[in-house]
Amino acid sequence: MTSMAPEERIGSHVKRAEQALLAAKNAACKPAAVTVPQYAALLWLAEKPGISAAALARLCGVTPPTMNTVLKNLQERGLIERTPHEWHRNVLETRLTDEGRAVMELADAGAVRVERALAAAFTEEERELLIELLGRCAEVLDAQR
Amino acid sequence: MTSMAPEERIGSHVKRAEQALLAAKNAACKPAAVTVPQYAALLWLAEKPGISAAALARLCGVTPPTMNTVLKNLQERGLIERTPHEWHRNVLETRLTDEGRAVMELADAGAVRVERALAAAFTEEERELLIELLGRCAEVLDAQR
DNA sequence: GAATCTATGTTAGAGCTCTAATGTATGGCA
DNA sequence: TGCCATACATTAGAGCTCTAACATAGATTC
Repeated sequence: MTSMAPEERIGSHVKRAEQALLAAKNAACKPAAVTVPQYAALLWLAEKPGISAAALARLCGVTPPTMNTVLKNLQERGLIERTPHEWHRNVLETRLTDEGRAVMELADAGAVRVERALAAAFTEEERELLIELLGRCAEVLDAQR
Repeated sequence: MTSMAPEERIGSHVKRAEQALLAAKNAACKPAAVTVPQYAALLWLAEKPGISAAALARLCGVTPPTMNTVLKNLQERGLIERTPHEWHRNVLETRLTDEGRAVMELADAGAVRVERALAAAFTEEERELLIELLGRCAEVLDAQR
């Protein structure tokens, strides 16, 4: 027998947790009318104003075309603005608008609420252990490729 | 300060592990020329022949329209066949074709290889602990909604 | 100076994902 | 019989995601 039962697959449990996380964050972002990827981009933009789309993509863990899609939607809603870089003409500097910052803060409140509820389910020791084990997952899986 | 550092957010680490998992499984499924969601559907279909699309969606943790999309692509490639149910005319019974089974087995070999490599990174005790902690994540997050 | 490397940005195309809405079929119940 | 609840299937529309390919600009190197 080459196969493996789903419950034995660590991957199933990782996926399940991630799905629940995405659903919870999505609900938390709903009052701000942004998606989770949009919220993630806005959050990083608040911290690093003027960042390039490619660098933002790296921070968010997506590819540049993906970030391009997300930014296009944010720009259409007027939550960000993109202006050519002073020296590197090929680079577009991306910044939050005032409305973008307000929306980000609203979404962040919901997201932090979810994270706090999640953290409350563990002791400090468990929390650190979980993070360590998840880090090892990512490490091993990245090496697999 | 209402915000929270990314490294402190358990969610970031869950997401990162899931991303690495998806990338590794995607690479593992590449020889069989199927996507990870397609592989998941094929795997369940092998275990439950004749299952309805809605039930399959529940097993795979996606919505019926999503499963519809996946099945449509699988059907176009001739990996599955869908026939009307004998009694319940509204239900379509879905089954693997011979080619579908072969493709599933090829993809499964790669997927199991990834899972074994992942499992090898942990002691038996760590593995059980990780699964327990991830289960608690899903539980808490589902309750959040 | 010209070729090359590196980084950014963009487009095209395929596929997955969701919510919302609609249609259809089956079974139970008044 | 007719109404209703449940379940399945599908369509529409929006959005995210990837790979592949191409274009551009700046930096390095010969």
